[in-house]
Amino acid sequence: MPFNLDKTYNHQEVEDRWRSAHWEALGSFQAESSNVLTEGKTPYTVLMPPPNVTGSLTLGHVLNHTLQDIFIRYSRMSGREALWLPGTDHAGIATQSVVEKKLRKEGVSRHDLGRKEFLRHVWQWREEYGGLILRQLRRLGISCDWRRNLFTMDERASVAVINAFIALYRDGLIYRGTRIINWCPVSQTALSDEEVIMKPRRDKLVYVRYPLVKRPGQFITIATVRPETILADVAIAVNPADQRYQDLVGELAVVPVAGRHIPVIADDYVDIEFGTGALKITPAHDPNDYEVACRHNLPVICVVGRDGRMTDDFGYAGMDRFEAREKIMADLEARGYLERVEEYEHNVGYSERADVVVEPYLSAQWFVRMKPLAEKARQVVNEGGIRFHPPHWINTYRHWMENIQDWCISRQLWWGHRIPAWYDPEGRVWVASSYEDACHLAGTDKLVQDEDVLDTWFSSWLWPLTTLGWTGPHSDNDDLRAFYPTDTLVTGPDIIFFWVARMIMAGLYFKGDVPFRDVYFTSIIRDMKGRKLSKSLGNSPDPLQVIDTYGTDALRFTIIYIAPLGQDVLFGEEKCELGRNFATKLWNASRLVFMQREKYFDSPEDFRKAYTGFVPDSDAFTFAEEQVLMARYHGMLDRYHSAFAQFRVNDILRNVHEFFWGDYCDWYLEAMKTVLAGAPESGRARKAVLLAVHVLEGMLKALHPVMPFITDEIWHAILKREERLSIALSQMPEVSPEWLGRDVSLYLIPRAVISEVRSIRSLFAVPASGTAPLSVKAAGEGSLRVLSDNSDIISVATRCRVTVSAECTRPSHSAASVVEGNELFIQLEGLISFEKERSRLQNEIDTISSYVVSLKKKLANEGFVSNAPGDVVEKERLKLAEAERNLEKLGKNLEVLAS
RNA sequence: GGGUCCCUAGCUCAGCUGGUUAGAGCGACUGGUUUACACCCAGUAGGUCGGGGGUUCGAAUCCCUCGGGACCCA
Repeated sequence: MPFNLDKTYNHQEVEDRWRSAHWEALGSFQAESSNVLTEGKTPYTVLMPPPNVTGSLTLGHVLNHTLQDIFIRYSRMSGREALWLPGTDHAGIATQSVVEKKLRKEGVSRHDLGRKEFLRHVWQWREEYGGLILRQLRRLGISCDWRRNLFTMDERASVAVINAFIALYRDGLIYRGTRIINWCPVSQTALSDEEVIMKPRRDKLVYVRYPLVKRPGQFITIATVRPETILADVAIAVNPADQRYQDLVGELAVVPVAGRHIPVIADDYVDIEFGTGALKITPAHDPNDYEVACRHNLPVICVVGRDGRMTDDFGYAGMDRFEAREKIMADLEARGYLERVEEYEHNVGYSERADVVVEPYLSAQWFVRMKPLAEKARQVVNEGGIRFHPPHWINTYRHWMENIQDWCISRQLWWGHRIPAWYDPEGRVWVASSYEDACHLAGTDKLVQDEDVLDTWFSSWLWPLTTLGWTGPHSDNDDLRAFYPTDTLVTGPDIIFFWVARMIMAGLYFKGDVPFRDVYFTSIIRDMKGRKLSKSLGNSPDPLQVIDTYGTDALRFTIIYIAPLGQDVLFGEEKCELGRNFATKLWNASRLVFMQREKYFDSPEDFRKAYTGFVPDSDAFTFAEEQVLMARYHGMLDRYHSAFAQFRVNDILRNVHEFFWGDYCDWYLEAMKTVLAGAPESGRARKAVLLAVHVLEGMLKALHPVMPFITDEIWHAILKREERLSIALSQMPEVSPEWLGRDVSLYLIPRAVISEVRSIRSLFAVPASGTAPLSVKAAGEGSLRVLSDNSDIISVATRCRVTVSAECTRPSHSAASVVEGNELFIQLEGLISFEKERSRLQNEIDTISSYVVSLKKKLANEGFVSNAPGDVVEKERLKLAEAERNLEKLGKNLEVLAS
């Protein structure tokens, strides 16, 4: 029966084959609403966080998508209708700037082309390059339903965005207002608060004297980090409680350089402790100042333009704001207004995309009123309607919801969903789904559409709805009925506000139900030094190259194995050896099993019959490792399923890894080899092989969600199966309560004996080739039986000639030990040093003695005995009895040695 | 300033609701090619669980405090 795997595992070949020829081609991962609605299957839906069309695969994607794939494959194998919805988002600013940059190289600006022509270029770019990330994701072997791939700018998603806007507007939750917003001078668009990254920055705190109009020779001194905005000052504010300035309130001061007269006003907003306690008020360039100005009816003067250059009338116009800052400081000093300058470290907002300091900028923008949406969204998470993993992110979420600001959704871009608002000649605004509808509402056709587009996140927050075919508040279809709400969202904690929180709001508002039940927040991947991965540092490995070197399965295994829930993970490419080694081991162990199978089964058909009828029940096994294997296997499965239930993903792998490498390979397969080498009768031999395959298949299934390729490949070598079949569509093994509850401690004695003998042999540096007689004096009937039944295995594993008996005298010239009350004597004539053995025994005795002392002390403690639970006390008593017995035996051995 | 998380073997980390003589992988050291695997096997060394205090019969685990580090929000 030549039915085995190749000698070495070729990940490249196997992965390519499965990816291209099988899963996707056969539609293995397509989910249907009818299976839920009419067949009654339980749905399980995962929503892919849409990567940017401009993006390329990063390790963050690898972690994130592997996790999603693990959840979806596990659920599919657990009998649920598993739907994974893929897609990409149009990334307004990023995509527009990529295309603009390309055009600039050709000497063209978007304004040269005009809006329509420019958008044609963007779409063309998207056709050419936008599929990159999706092709790369496919290499990960992820099992989404690619038929349902959606792009946020697709017709269906766009209709949804427009209808959502209109619905919110009609409900009074969207408004247009003039406010200070975050302006990116490079992209020249408004940003939301979330798109501003606060970064520490060393600046100069400049103290400037403002002469008082009616008090010649007197000044009021303010401190500012933005001296260039002095030109736009409209007041100086002091705290009404500040004794120092009380008599100055109501006076007029002269703005240096500008020469304008401005009032000194009193406002609670001013921090008495900061600087001099006097604050210049520049409403056009600071949101807080703007509020102060509104309260005091002050004018607004603007001196910084859309491009970050000055627009003043005092000779700075056209200069960059930072250049102007230097210039005005020199001018202030020259004219005697500069009092002093301090080094000052503070946090400054930078634009997320362009990485430049954002400019607070007064303009008319569209906003979503967030408070009414936040209330329910906060509640639903508080009450457990949505669970976060790890749960501590609830604090961050709650804090944001409680201090929420209105969301600026308009962007001064061309690439995106154009705001469905039109202005009539009187400047009145008409919101409608089309120009025709707007005309109808306005009663005129002289309408001009708003130039702006919507924030990309305004389409992303509808993602749980649009991916299932929702196009507006009255949408209804089978997919929505079957798969909404979705189940598990896997995403990075960095977009908890951008996306997670807003999706919850949108789901509740538009659909009246949560968009998902569980949110799994991934780790952040860093390099081995703990630094964030970044292109500029050059410390982000290319996942595709890692895949070429180690294999997709190896990378997936490694990244999950090292990524604990809620902690950052330090990644180095070399760590993938972990996964590669595991894959190789899995391959080789399977080869061994199949090799033995060839010997004991005449044909694949012979094996198939025996295997499909094989039931591993407890009475069928006489060898200790068979009992241990089954008990441990079900223990592993039990922990496996509960780790899934608790979202403890890396426990899943550690658990399977430990069982496979330790129990299965090191112990069971080694024991099986011995049993088979002993020319057993064929029924016994076949049973040992069947058991090996049985557990192998269970492990393959348990590993499949993490390592999809190699497991499918080996699974197809267990039995010859049709190509359309996949382990991905097979049934996950279930825990047998009978095996789980079984006490196999007796069957673990041979292992303990083997370990002890190996350790002693090694200690005395017994040559590997030498065999020594080993006498075992069994502690009782049970161990006598188990040790006798397994003496061949012990012999081979320890390279000793083993004799097991109930009684035996201590052979001379032997090293002695006690394992679970069983006494071991290894005759090492000429090999052991008398002194060495004496000191070894003495050491052992000392260790156990101090252990006995601590146990006695514990049991003599009245508080312990009366307060601790009965079983705990009983356990300590047993430990003490056991230790004392061992101590006694070792003591006798030492006596014999000494006499 | 408010919040969250982390500090356990040389390195990277497990240790979940308090009850093992504190574990793993990598690295180090010793020995090993017995036909699955040197991407392997067997064995050994290495830790007063960041410092201090408290709760408890019992603390790596709970509480307080100090020190060090990371991140989020102002």
